[in-house]
Amino acid sequence: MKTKQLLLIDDDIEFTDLLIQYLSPQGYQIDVSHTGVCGLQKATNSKHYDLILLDVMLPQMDGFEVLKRLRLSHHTPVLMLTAKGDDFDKIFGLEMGADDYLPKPFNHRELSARIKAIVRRMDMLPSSSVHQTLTLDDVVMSPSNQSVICAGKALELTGTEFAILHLLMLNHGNLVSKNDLSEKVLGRKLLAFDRSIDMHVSNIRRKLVQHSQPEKIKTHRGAGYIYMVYK
Amino acid sequence: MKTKQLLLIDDDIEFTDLLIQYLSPQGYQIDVSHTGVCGLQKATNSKHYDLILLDVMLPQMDGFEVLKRLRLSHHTPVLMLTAKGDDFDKIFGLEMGADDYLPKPFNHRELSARIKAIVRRMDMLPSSSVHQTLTLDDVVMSPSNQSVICAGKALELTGTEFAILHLLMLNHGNLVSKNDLSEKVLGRKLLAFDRSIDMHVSNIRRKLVQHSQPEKIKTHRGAGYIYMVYK
DNA sequence: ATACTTATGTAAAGCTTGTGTAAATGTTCC
DNA sequence: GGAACATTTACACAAGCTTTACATAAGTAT
Repeated sequence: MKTKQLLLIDDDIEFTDLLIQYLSPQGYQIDVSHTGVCGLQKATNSKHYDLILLDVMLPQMDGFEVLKRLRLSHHTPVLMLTAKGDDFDKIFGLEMGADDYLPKPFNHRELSARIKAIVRRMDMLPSSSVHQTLTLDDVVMSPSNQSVICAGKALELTGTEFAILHLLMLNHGNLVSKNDLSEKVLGRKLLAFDRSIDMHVSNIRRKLVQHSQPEKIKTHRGAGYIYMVYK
Repeated sequence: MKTKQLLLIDDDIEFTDLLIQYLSPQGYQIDVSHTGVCGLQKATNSKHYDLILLDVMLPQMDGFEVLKRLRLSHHTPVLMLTAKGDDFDKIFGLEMGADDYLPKPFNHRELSARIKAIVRRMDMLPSSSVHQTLTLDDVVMSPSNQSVICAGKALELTGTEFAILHLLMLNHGNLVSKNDLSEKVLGRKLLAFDRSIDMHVSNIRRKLVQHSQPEKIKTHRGAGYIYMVYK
């Protein structure tokens, strides 16, 4: 398993140093920010993080605000750490989109176990590899630069086509319902007589078939589509 | 979003009743088991659960053992609940594959928030890919990709055929009435002279028998069908 | 047993509905 | 305004669900 990338956002330097010392030997690569603004920027603008450890009590922009803004664009798992251990804060943090909430002071081994639990769960999801290039048979997909190469030839896909193919490829071998595609790619429920997804799939197929046989996207009537792998 | 299916495993009936009363209005459908053995069986052999709430202190088979055995075949998220709140237990539970661990007594709203956090995370992937497979003798059924493998060969089933076989296999060894099949699969009462179910069963049998003997779907004249298991 | 009745098995025909795709229409962003 | 893309419309087609029809098996009555 690849080294996991963590982002630690906490203004207490003594604490962050301690945590780095404790977690690094366990195989985590850890970046640190000491302010909310800086942490939010790292979380949204730089590389991909597997998990963010977020303190609530931060100067200027507090942890809740960081979480709120992060969730506008990112689904990165967040584990909140804070000295304020009252129930209201816990509930508030979780409701706002945190994955877990651990009050300080905590047992280091419990933190480690909770990090592992979240990372383990994320690894089970196909979307855990959302940012990595994905190769299936003769199709190579690179989310980082929105490019797809099929049998050596680059495909010209639109943004939506790319997103649909991406979701299908992430779930290769598994059925993806048209409703899931609509909700996750187009951001809306699938309405009756809505043919958008069909059209996009049709266009993707046309572009794929130009370079490679056989048909990779299989239809399951009344259910959805499956990206097939033959290896 | 569809109603979430929870499985609550706890021997304290007063507690489970309370929890059901609290969670049901929030849109959860909750099944209960009062023993570890029974809970494990429900979790592995019957329908799909979105989350399992698991007590540690159970007679005969304790929560850790249930979790261990569950994880041999299933990835269903597990939130452990227990009166034993010491760190060692928490860490042990999380290390064994639990997704979260909440010591009793807890604030109901915190439980609710933690359930939501786990469910929210699971919803980020297409709903289909978490479904469990169902294996009986030499037939493997995977709802996630709508495929059935019989004696190593993939079967081409239509959506309705798949739904009927699924219902029969879920209730293997038990009679399923034609009316139940009609209502649950076709969504309508069985009318006089309606032969649809018979036709679908006939088609399923034809496809199954090509690869494996003996007949797996047995008819009970005037009553319904039973999926037979010989092991 | 024998005849009668009723439920089931299944082939084939009929019918409904989802899907593929071209083309027209909207929408968004320079 | 125009380029690029998304969505809707329209229609042909095919998958697959249902009905029909008849043969057969199971149960019931005599």
